[in-house]
Amino acid sequence: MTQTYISDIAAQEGQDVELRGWIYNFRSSGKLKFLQLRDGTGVIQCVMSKKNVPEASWEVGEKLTQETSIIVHGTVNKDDRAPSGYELWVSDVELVGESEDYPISPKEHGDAFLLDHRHLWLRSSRQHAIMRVRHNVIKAIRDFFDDRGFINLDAPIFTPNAAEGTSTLFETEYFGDKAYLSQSGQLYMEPGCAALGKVYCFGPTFRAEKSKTRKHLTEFWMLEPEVAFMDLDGCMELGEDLICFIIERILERCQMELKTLERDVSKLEAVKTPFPRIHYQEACDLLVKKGTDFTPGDDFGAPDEEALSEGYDSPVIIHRFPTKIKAFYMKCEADDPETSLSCDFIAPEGFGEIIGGSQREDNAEILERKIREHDLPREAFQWYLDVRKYGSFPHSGFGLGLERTISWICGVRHVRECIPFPRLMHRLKP
RNA sequence: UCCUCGGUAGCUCAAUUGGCAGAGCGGGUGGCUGUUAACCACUAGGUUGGGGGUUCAAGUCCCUCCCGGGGAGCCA
Repeated sequence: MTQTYISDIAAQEGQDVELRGWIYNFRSSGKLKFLQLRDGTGVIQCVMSKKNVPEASWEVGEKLTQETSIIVHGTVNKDDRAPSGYELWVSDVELVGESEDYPISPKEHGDAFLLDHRHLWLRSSRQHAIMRVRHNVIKAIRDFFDDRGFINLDAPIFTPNAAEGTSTLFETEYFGDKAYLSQSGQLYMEPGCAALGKVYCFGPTFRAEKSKTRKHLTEFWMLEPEVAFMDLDGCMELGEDLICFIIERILERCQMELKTLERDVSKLEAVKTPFPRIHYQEACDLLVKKGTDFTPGDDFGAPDEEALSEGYDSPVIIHRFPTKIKAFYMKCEADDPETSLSCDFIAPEGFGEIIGGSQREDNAEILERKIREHDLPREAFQWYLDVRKYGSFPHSGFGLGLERTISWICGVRHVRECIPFPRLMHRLKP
C-alpha cells in the first residue's frame, strides 16, 4: 500500500490509507487509544480500539511513547471530536522505531533547554509553522525578482577584506593566508549590476559582533538586490514592492501556519504601499517631541526605532541619514555632503530594522577620498573602484534581513526561532 | 565590553525571618471505550552550577569563579 500524507487526508474520507510518521502525543482510555500522529505535513488523530485491531497491533499500541515512529493503516473518518476534524480508524499498527525518554514533553520548556535540543524542537508545531513560513518567504523573494528580470548572482562567502570596515568579522585560515566570512555581498553586487543590470544575492552572512539581543544572530540570511541606473527613490520603491509581495504571498499560502502562531493577521493585511517616508531630520524632531533620550545626529537605537514606527501599519522608511553615521560607499546629496542618500525600513510592532539601503557613490574621486577618511586600505578596494573607472553609472541597492522579516511576519519575538539552526554568541550547537 | 536578571528532580517552577528540599508535568506500575495539555491511584527520582566563608544550623547571608537569559553599544 502506498503512503498517504496527512495534508491530503480530507480528500480520502471513507478510504483505507497508510500513514507513516511519529507519535506526537497519545491518550488511552483502557481499551481505546487516541494517538496524535504527525508526518511532517500535519497531525491527525488515530483512534485504536482493542476489539478492532490484531493483538500484535494492540501490543505495539501499549508500547508507544512520544516520537515513536510507526506505519499505520486505517479508514479516514470525519469527526468533529478530532482536533483536525478528521481521524483515522486504525486497523493495524506497525512499529518502525522506538523512542525512549524523548526530552521535549508537551509542557512548557525554557529557551536554553529548547535551543540545546533544537534538532528535536523543530518537530513541534510552532517551529514547524515558522519553518513553513520561512520557506514561503524565500520562495516569494525569488519569484519577485525572477518576475522582474533579475539575475541571481551570489556573492562569495570567503572574502579577503572587510566590506564596510565597521563590523567585526569572523577570521579563518585560508591556505596560509587570512580570509573572512562575508558580512555583506553588496560590494560584489555593484560590479554584478554593471555586468547584468539587475542582480541579487541571497545567502548567509556572518557578524562576529557580541550582540545578545532578540534581533541578532551571528549567522543570518540576507537578500541584497543591486540595480544599475536606479536612484534612491527607486530603491525605496523596490523595497516596499518586495515587502508587499512577500506579505501577500504569505497571507495567500500560510493561513494555517499564521493561525498556529496566533498571529494577528489583520496587522499584515494592513500593510500597503506607499510606505510612510520620513526624512532623517524630521525623524529627529519627532523623537525630540516624543521625549526619547535621543541625540540628533546619532543613529537610532532600538527604543528610537520603536517610537518612530509607532502608529503605522506598514514599515516606516527613514531616509537621508547623516553621512558620518553611514557606510563609506553611500552617495551624498549633490548639494549637501553631510547628508547621504540612504534609507532604513523599520518594521511595525517593534520588530526593528529589516532593510538598509542606499544609492552608491559613483564618483571615483569622492569614493577614493572616503576610503581614505575611513582608514581603509585602497589596494583592497581597487577592483571595487574599477566599477567607477570603466563607465560609472548611478546605482542603488539594499539588504533585507531574512530572519527579521520572518520574525515580523510570524509575530515571533526572537529571530533565533526563525532559522533552522541558530548561531548565537553563546551557541554553536547543535 | 557594560548594565540587569537568573542557575533547586529529566522539564517548568515553589520553599515565609537562616530552621525536616516540595509540587505539576515527564518516567514506571495498575485502572478506565471518545480523549482534547485526558483523568484516577500508587511509585521511583536531589552533591540546590563549582569552590571558599559566616553560623548550632545555609537553597536562603558574604566572597569568588563558571554558565545562561534579557538589554546597551553595533547592525539586518
